[in-house]
Amino acid sequence: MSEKTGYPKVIPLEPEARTLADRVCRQIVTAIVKGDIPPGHKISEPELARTYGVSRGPLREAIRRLEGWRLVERKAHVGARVVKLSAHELIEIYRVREALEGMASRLAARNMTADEIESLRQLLDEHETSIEQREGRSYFQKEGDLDFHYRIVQGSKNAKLLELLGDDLYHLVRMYRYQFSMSSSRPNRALKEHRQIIDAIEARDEELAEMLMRRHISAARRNIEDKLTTVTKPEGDKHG
Amino acid sequence: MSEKTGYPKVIPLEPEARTLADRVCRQIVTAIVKGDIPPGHKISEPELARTYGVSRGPLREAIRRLEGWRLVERKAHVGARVVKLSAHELIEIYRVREALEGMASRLAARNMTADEIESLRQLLDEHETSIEQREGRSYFQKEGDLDFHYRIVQGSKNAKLLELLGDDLYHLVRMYRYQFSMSSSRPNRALKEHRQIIDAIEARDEELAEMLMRRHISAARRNIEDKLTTVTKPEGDKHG
DNA sequence: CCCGAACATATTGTCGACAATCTTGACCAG
DNA sequence: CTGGTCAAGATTGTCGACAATATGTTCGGG
Repeated sequence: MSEKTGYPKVIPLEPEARTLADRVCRQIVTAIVKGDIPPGHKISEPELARTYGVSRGPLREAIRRLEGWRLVERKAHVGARVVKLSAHELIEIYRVREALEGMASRLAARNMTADEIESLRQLLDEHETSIEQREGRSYFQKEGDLDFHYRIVQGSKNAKLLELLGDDLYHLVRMYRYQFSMSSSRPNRALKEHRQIIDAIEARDEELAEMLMRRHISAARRNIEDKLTTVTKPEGDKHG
Repeated sequence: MSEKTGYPKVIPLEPEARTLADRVCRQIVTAIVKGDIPPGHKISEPELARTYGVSRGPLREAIRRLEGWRLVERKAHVGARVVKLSAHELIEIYRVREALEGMASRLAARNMTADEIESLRQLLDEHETSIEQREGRSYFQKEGDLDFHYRIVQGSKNAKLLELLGDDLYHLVRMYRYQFSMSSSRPNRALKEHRQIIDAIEARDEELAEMLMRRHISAARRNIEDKLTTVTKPEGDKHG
């Protein structure tokens, strides 16, 4: 047995940086999520290859991976375009999140360790401080919320849930938040709901944990529905 | 020479057959699901390329897509291996199915059309005939059950649900059923539960539709848990 | 003036070859 | 005899070039 136990936890934060395709893939993901490559934009393979200084081979592999993550849509002999989230698709994503994270919360109530619960409580305390100071507002609104949800999914100890949410859904949610500059309209209320959820998890109340998480995400979905329906013109066509 | 005006619109049943990578991808999927390529088997790029008569380029694209569907696992500079479903992972998949298809059933109760419901009832009648005659047993056990579930998901009118279940989960479920030759131990009971679900959907009872679907999948999961725990190790290693 | 078809261009799909990396086996030291 | 080190082989990652296809334009006919 190769006992390297003397080393500290050498698990890299970025688990994949071994090959060019992995690196350029992550760069493109960041560019898409942050909006540097706008939705619906045509992705030109030679242009991207020249931009990132790689050949078309690794770049095609990266694009293929992004296609698997539903960040780009590709048609044969036509090319790839960055996905353009419609209001309808965003609502669909939140329905899926309601189902998946509800189950994650239920499983977290069963499998989350006391240490993880304590750590998550500390994270919520930091969020509260950020909200009070109004300094880390963007952090909480853009990333902190997903940090909480991600930890819940980790606490479920279900690798499949983590895969589906982390790879297929959270990228899209982050992209949406960056581009629309939209977040939970009332961070205080979201924080309160987060505390209720972690309370239910600590009490090992599976039913309550799932119900609270579903209500939490359902409320966010309804909030988005209201904002988008007022934006998009529910009745009559306006001039031009 | 490009005179095809006389031809009718030939829309292939399989929406993707335009490129070599798509075709070889589907071939490999079938080979993996049916067990021609056993789980854990090393996938050699030159060998597969020679087998299917294509170059390594399209084959790598196909493998990358299979990786996105979680059918193969690849490590840099090491190669790709067919996923080997452990009992634990299979249970995880059924937890995810419980959450996702529960939501699908709820949405189907809201969005499924009367025609779709009627068509699904006919499908269940065919299943009943198959069970009675014991002729199409393998069909029902291997594919018919997923046909029902797939139609429910279609009836939800939620494209994201269809993507996640169709691309990421059903392939694995089918692979598991082929390899273990395992299916619902009691088709009659499964059919009865299917009828209860479609009844709830027709009655537009969202709560009941979700609950019945979750119980249906949860029962299947428990059935698998029993079989696998007896197969693997009754006492097992339970070091905390 | 409008419509259809052919053509030119650009992009994607595909192929073969080269380089970097991992595995495996042998060889030598202790 | 066992363990580690090094080299050979094979496999994967990467690159450039060629071919097939879709798009946009232009020309000719009605």
